[in-house]
Amino acid sequence: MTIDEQLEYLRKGCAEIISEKELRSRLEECARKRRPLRVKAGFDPTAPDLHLGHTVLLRKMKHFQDLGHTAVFLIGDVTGLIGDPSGRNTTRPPMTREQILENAETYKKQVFKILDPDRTEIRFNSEWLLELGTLGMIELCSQTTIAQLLEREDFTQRYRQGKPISLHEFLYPLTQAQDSVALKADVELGGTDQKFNLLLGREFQATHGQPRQIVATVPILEGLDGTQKMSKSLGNYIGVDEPPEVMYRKVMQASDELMFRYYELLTDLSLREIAKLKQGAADGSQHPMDLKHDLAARIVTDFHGREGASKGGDAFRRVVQDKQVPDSMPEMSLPVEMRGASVIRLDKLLRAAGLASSGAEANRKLRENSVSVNGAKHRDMSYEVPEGVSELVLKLGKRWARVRLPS
RNA sequence: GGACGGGUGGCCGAGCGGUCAAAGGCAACAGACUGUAAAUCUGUCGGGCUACGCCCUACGAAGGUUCGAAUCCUUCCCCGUCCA
Repeated sequence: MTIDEQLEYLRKGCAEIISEKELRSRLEECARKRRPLRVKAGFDPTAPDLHLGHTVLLRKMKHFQDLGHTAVFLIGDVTGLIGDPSGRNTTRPPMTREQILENAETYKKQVFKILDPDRTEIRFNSEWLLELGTLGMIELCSQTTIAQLLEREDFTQRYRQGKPISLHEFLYPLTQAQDSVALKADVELGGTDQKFNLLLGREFQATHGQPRQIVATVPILEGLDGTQKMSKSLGNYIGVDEPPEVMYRKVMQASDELMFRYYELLTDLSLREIAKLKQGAADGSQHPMDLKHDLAARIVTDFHGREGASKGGDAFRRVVQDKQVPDSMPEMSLPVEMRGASVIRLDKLLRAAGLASSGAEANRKLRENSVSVNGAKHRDMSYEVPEGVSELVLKLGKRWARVRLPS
């Protein structure tokens, strides 16, 4: 590939590259010296469950790997070792070495669904940050100013609104910048919300006499609600480890608008191809639902292969569109304390089956006429089991459970 | 160290002695509608109890005043602003 083609390839799906000119000359330089670029991205050790939001970044890293460069997957374990107090409502207990390594293993398993293991270096920032010591830490702090840190938008905002900012949050960009120095990163990738931290890395590298890393930001992926960023705690995520049926269904739940966003950030289709699809949906020549099926199939294929995609698609058509009973659902036996009675308390059973978080909730749902038993809506909390029935198939909203009755 | 303001349900935010399981909004869940969605409309939204009623736990924490406290008092913890 020519340098121009490489640039083109790397640019797709990036929000911003600082700067393209530097990236070009760095690519040229590396081609000359036959040295791969070191492309860094940092991850939090406390949340080892990756979702599609993370994969936007990972896909970009993969693109660098495709061109022969090295991905440096940095696990920010120092925060984990301290017991990060951010969030404030609950102080998280410090994680042990073992837990962190365990999380790292989980990461690997998930990350290598996208990244090429042979071109990936996994590192922990405790390697160098713990060695800094107090003097090193103070020295680190002397490299920037409060005014500069306050330039970061979320800090400014919080400061203006009188919301607390703990000191360690100020330290975080510093350590991240120091990571770039320690790793001699050529490129650092991050979400657009990371821009400030990434840029600080450039400055720190410069004061250490290193060439400044190129910063590439990727857009933050919106979650299934279409507005907030995808995150596990908001519940609007699609996890990379989720079973194909679930993944497929979740993609189908995205709004039409969001669908094109996902096309852009989660598939390898070119912008031109995506524009064509959009046009098709607008003029009616393409049904949006078909496009969404196609998207779901593409995404599921990335993580579960073609087989997973067709499995997910079949399940979706059967269960959601045709309202059939899914062929797999959580199963359980009738709880011991409920056996022997001729009448079953549905509210208690729904809770036991995990379809409702409490008896009160189950009861509400019953009254809302949201519960069906063996295909028929039922709104009374007591249920008389008909003759010859050996199992109860419960449905509450999208969720199902099968309860085997003692014979 | 001092002065002042504040801590309410997942979040925001009213309430400032009873009628408060706590207005309103957001989020969430469910139902209708649909293309699966989105939008819209409707219902629900602490927990327990065979229950349209009773009980328990909740308004930073612990005590107290009162027939009665999210609301008043005391102490403590936490956050913010300003002054040192």
